[in-house]
Parts: sequence; C-alpha cells; structure tokens
Amino acid sequence: MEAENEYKKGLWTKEEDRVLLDYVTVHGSGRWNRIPKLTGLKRNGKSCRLRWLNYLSPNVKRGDFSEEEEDLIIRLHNLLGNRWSLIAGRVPGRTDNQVKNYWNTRLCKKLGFKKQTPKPLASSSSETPKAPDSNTKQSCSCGTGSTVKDMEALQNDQNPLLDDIVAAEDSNSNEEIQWMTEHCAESLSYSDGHNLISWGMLEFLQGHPLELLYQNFELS
DNA sequence: AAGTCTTCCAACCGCCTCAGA
DNA sequence: GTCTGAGGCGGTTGGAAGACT
Repeated sequence: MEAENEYKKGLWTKEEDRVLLDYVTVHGSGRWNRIPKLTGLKRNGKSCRLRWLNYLSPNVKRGDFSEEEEDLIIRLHNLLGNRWSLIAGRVPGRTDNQVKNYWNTRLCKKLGFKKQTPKPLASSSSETPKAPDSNTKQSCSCGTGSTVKDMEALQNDQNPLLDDIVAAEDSNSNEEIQWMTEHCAESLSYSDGHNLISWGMLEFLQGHPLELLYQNFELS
C-alpha cells in the first residue's frame, strides 16, 4: 500500500515506452517489479509487463486481423471458449488481449452472439457470478467461463461444447471435426493436469478408445 | 461547426496459481 | 505446511477517435 499512489495510470507515453524498452533490452523481460526502482518509471510491475507483452514486444503483430486469423479464432473459440491465452497461443503474433478485444468487438457482433453464453455450464443459477450491468457497453460474454468448477464439470463429461461438436457432425461437418482434431489435440491438457476437454470428448474427437488416450497422455 | 453517439482498443482490476523462502 | 511475491488470466472499464446528426 505504501507507494501505490506513486504509480501512474492510463495511456503510456513514448518516453515511458522508451524507458521500458531500454530496460528489457538490457535486463530481458521478467522481474517487472524491479523496473520502477531501477528506471524511475512511475508504473507498477504489472503495468510494465502488460505494456511489453501487448504492445512493445517485437513478437506482437499490429494491424487488422486477416481472414485466416479470424477463421482460426472462431474455430478455436468454438472449441475452447473464452480461454484467450490458449487461443492467442495458436494465432501467431497476436496477444490474448488482442484476440479478446477482436472477439468482443467484432466477431461477437458478426456472428450474432448475444450476451448469453451459447451453452451454460452445469452450474446452478445461484452460483453464477454477478451479471455485469446489462446497460453497460458490449460485454457479451460469449463462450464459456473458465473456472476450476468448469474444469471439474468438463472432466465429468459435462462439457457443453460436446453438443456443438455433435451438432456439427449432424450437419455433415466432418471437416470441422477433423480440423479440431488436427489443430487442438495438443491444447487439451494443462500443465497442472487439468483437462480442457473431457476425456470423453477427446475420445470422440480422436476416434480412439479412452484407454489409448490415457496412455498417450500419461494420465495417472 | 458543434454536439452527441458509437466503436474499438489499451489498460486496469481482481483473482488465481506457482515457486521460492 | 505456511507465507509471500511474481506472473498469468479473463472480465471490465476509460477514453481517443471516428461517425453521425
């Protein structure tokens, strides 16, 4: 709480960018909380990290999204929900913030999503997080949330996305299934052992018996 | 030209996980 | 096992800029 008020907020100036850039050039990225002390920058570590990752990093691609990128995002969102960092990880040069913004401002509208999720997760309404002010601007929470509870639900084969996959198959979208299998299989597990997709769904996607998948992913 | 509205994106917030002490 | 700081994530907000009246 001590020096919290000393930190500046809001848009970054070119001079601040230059200082941050200099720091990263010399020290590399990381240890963000040292930056204010070492450089005199009036920004907290988190803000520095965000600025670097979302804007200053040479890996960040600027400009409009291509049709290929858009298509990729739509497909990945259909499969993964609002897991922006995972989605961004598969869209070269784009950050999770960019993907999230693009989805919320363009794709949501384009695809005709409303404020409701396509398929609510298996949670009682009393447990759902407080709904955002309905009259605030476009906060269309498309897709699914990503809480531990969600993960548990997914692991219990309650994955609502499965319905979408089945629907896709029903409409002769085997290409869609194939695409998901090819592009997303390695995204299906977290380092901590949580699975993004239920094993049942994975079986469905891969067309392999569960036993085989358990072996392949070294599930304990 | 001036005021108002809308869009879009950068940035913030709060919560969570993880690693090290 | 507990505490603490750093980093990561998704949801949300603020405000600049353009569109509209």
